[in-house]
Amino acid sequence: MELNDKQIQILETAEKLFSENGFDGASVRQIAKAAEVNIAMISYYFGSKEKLLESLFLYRMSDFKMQLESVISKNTSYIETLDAIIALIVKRVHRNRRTHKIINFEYSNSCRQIDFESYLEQKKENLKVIETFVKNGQKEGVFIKNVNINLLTPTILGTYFHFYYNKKYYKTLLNLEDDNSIEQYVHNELTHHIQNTVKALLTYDK
Amino acid sequence: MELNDKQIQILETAEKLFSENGFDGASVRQIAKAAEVNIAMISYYFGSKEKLLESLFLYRMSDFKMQLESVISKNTSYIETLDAIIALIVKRVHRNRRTHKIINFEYSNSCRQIDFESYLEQKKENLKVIETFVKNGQKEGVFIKNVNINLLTPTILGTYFHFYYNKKYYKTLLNLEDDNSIEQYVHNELTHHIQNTVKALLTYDK
DNA sequence: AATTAATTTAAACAAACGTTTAATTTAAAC
DNA sequence: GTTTAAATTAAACGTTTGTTTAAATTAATT
Repeated sequence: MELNDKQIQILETAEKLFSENGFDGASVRQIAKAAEVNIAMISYYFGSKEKLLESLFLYRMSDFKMQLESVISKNTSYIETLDAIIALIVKRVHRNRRTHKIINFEYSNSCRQIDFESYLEQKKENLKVIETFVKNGQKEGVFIKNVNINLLTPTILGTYFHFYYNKKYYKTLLNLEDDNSIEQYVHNELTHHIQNTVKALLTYDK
Repeated sequence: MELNDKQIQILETAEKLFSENGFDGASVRQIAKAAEVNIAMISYYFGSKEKLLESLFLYRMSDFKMQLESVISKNTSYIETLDAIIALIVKRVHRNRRTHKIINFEYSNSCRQIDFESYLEQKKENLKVIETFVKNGQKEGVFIKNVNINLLTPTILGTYFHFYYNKKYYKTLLNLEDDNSIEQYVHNELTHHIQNTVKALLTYDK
């Protein structure tokens, strides 16, 4: 699917408003006005409000596998590669946080008829890469064996999203005044914390 | 604020529908019908839809501090107490997961005028208890010093909520057919994983 | 039993919702 | 330059939204 400039403009405006106000909270009129297009253009290009959301998923959730494989192929030590994988995941999820928020919310319930295939596909690839990586590390004796690999992703992404969902709270707690210092904190302290967490979990022998 | 049976009935129905369909996705008519009361009763008892939500927060977010202090006062070893604290937090957050979902979503943005004080109060108490507990453990030499205490809660709650938000996905991944086996998994594997994670993080010397 | 207060109801309110229409403007192809 | 296709528009479609009203019913008080 090739998108022209106006379609992209609509998608990115919709992403912002869906994530801020929810799928039901953001109206088609509101999106059209913010994107500076006529209301009818949304039906014209995407068909419906729901299909607009699906187009957003496709727009945001592609090309993840390639990035991951590029990091793995660097062939440094297991610990260094682990750090790099987590830094990549946090960076990507932070960039796409708005779409992830919509998905987190809509996927966890929704009597709606929305196609989440592109998201689930990425989740499976994510898990597969981490699984084979950890199992190789376990064979080499770098990582311990007593760990639930399926729950590593919840720990990595969950930590990030709890921080993001409570940004206002952590802003005052950590004295992060402007948006720039939040960016800094995410890419330094928060990323390091998640790296430490996973490294600890994979090397700690209770 | 004392609530009668009908008010509680409305609150718990609203909790279910808000968490399933979002604050905007769940209509007052839908809530009234599901709670088997007349539409006007909601305005009559709570004033407005937004105030209904605030009443729900108060209804769900009380008496947390007491439970935590009770666990701490047991006075077992640091590791055992840590396990107990995390088991309590997971249990509580799992019981109130629907309200937490609404909060996660609405608090992270909302141009709306909603009062989150009862939630923030609990968050601060949560942090304070964990902070003094960990610092005591550090003084005793049980826990390492190189850890970001502010980010422990994101790791604990975030792991749980990422699992919850992707329940459908983990249901198929982990072969958890019925709701009962999910309950089991949360209180066993998931809780253990979070306990291991925090213990590892607090004792792992990189 | 009479009176006051609290509860419950159906109906109505204006406003906003997602989508469609049919007419008009712009761009592309010949 | 004419014709065909694509893009854009304002207006209207029928529903649904949260809230209010004023009347009717039930419960509590005197």
